[in-house]
Parts: sequence; C-alpha cells; structure tokens
Amino acid sequence: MARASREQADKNREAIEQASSRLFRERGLNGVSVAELMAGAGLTHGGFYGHFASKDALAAQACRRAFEESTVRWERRIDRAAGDRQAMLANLVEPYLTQAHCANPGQGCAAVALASDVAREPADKPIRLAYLDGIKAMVEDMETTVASDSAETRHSEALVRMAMLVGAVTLARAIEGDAMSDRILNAVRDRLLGPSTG
Amino acid sequence: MARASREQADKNREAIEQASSRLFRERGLNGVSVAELMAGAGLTHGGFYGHFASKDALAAQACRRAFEESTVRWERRIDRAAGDRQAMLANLVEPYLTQAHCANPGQGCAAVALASDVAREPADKPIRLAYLDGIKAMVEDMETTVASDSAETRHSEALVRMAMLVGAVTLARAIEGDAMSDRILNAVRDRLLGPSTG
DNA sequence: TGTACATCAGTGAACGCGCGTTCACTGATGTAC
DNA sequence: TGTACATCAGTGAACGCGCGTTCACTGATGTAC
Repeated sequence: MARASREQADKNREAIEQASSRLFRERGLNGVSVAELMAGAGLTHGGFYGHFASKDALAAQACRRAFEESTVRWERRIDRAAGDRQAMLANLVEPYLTQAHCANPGQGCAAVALASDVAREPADKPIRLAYLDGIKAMVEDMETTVASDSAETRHSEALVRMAMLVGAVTLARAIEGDAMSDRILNAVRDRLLGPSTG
Repeated sequence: MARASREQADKNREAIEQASSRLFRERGLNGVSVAELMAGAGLTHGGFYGHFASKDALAAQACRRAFEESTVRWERRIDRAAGDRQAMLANLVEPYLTQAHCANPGQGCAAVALASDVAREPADKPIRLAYLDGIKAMVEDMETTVASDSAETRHSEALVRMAMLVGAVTLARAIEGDAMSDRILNAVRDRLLGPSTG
C-alpha cells in the first residue's frame, strides 16, 4: 500500500478503534491479538505503533468508544420517552435484557463485556479510568429514570438497577443454551418493570 | 523427586485442583499457565498430563471445586439461621457484598469470578456444564431463603437476587478504588436486606 | 521377611506456535520552489 | 501550474518470549517370588 494520505490515516485509526471496541467486547482484552485488531480494520499489524503507543493504550481508547456507543444509545432512548420516567426505564431495560443482547457482546453493553477484564488489570492501566468514567456516565443516565426528589435515592436506585442489569446479562451469557438463561432475563425485567409490562 | 507414592500422587492431584480453583478465579482461565498452576501445587509442569487430559479438563474440574466451596459455605450459613428466612438471606448477602470479597476473588464466589471467561468458551467445552451445574446449585440454595408458597416465585426471586449479587460484585471489582465501588455494594445490600440492617 | 525387578509419578528439555513490539524498507503524499 | 524531493503511513520479516503439549529419562515405589 505504501504511504496513505493524512485523511486516509485518520480513517484507518478510526477503523482500528471501532474494530477493537467490538473485538475486545467479544473476546476479551487478551483474547484478540494486535494482528487481529489491525486485520479487523483491513490493515497489517506493522503499522499499529504508528497509531497507538501500546495495546493497553488502544484498549483504553476502545473502552471509551464502547461506553460512548452505550450512553448515546441510552440517551436517545431516554429522550424518546418524552419525560415519562416509567417509559424511560422500559426503553433502557427491555432491549438490554434480551437474548439478542446476550448473543452479541460486540455490539452490546461495555459495562458487562469488559468488567472482569478491567477488574483484573492493575490500577494504573489506562483502561481502568476509561471504564470508571463509562460506568459513571451510565449511572447518571440511569438516575434520570428514577422518580425521586432525593439525589441520594436516585443514585442508590440507579446503582441497584445497574447491578441487576449487569448481573442478569453476565449470568445469562455464561449459561446461554440453558432455559435458565431466559428465566434470569425475564425475572429481572419483571422486577424492574413490573410483571404486567411483558 | 522421581516416583511418588500413590497416596502422594493423589495428594498432588488434589493440590493442583485446589491451586487452580484459586488461580483461575484470580487471573482468569487464560491468565494462568499450566506451569504456574503446577507451581501453585509445588510441582513442575511436565507431570501435568499424568493428572489431567488437558488444561480445559482441569479448568472444568477447578470450576466444580470452586462452586462446591461456595455452596458448602452457603449451606452452612443457611443452617446457622435456624429456619429464620430473613436471617438466612442476611447470612448469605452480608459477607458477599463486602470489599473483602471483592479484594479476594481467589477465595470468592465462582459465579462472579468465572462468568465472563465461561461465557467466551465454546458451548462444548467441559467448563460450561460445570459452571451451569454450579449456578443451579447456588440458585437452589438461594431459593431456600425465599419466603413464598409458590415454587415459581421462589425461583424467580432467587434469580433476581443472584443477578443483584453477581452484578454488584462484578461492578464493584471493576471500579475498585473509587468511592462508587462501596456505594454499589451498600445500595444492593440495603435493597436486599432493608436499610435498617446496616 | 528379603531380594529382584517392573512400574510409573514427576522432571526438565524440547516441539511448534502465536504473542507484543521493533525496524528496515516502500512508494504515494505533501511541500518547496 | 509543473518539477524535485523530503516525509511518513503502511508493509512484512524479525526480535525475544511464553504458551500448551510431548517425551526421554530418573529413581523410589510396589510387586512377584
């Protein structure tokens, strides 16, 4: 290929980040090689270090991107509810607690897909902060859907809901193929939205 | 060392499984090498295939062991509550939702520690079934703590509680070091046990 | 009970392989005139 | 606008390393007599 234009180089960097954001969620931080990440953007591995200082640096960037996807989507769904807090919550929860979400981690919630990889990274790795920032943004979005005058109540309720969503998809994915996988998703959905909604 | 006695060989196998059960939970299935697993039992790597057919086969065995630890502990805690269902639940939830549990995944709940590794394994790997069996045992234990005449209600409620516990520790671990980590554990505890219990 | 020897648990070197990262090279891009 | 050349994005071979697994070997264990 030889030298690409500056414009093309920017597009390539963008493509690397996008492919990585998907591949890291699908296979984990150590489940994809640099060569595979580059191939995902249609490039060969040698040019990687022209774009990023290290695989860790890309991982942090890919993590931020993945959370941005999630929060943009959530905020669109919240807006669509036009101020009805029950509808806001339903718009977030219903697509989240589906087998489609479980089966497609690459397009799915970063909080679930990256949690245990991030937990095993040392505290000084850049992805830890990227993940923390992402969780805080999701929690803030979730607080919007809580009907309470107390900021503390909204925050606690948002944290409980996040734990339920993340736990449900984490477990449902690990036992995918067994009937209990669906029952977990449905049980949590009923708990969050009320059984009548389904 | 040369040949060990049959008794010693059995002890060695036991030690490999025990070290693996801890190390896999701490660092993930791909985060520990066969050499490290053997070293954890005080052995060198060459003898591994005398005990297990493959690293995958050991992973499944270590997963079963880890869940057995958890369920034995849970059943002891349930018994200690002497029939008081609220006390049973408190005995399970309170030690679970602590920073001590978050900081020691190697001694902690297998459902959390292995979930995303298991989710990424192909459906035919032996650890998938081991994990599923483990989850079912934990859910059954949790059902014991639900006060309801309806088996369906007990099951659904147990699934919701499991999702909350797993989600809370998963998130708390990933953002360990930030104040929100404690807030997640506390918010979920208050939701499960009532705020007065703290 | 004592001796001779086959068994086999554990050792450590070696296998092929893929990893993250480096680097000499290529040749189109972008710039200086 | 056209020419000459420096820049640098991307290529692909190579680096040292650690992986899961295999295997020839060692020598204490366990057995046959």
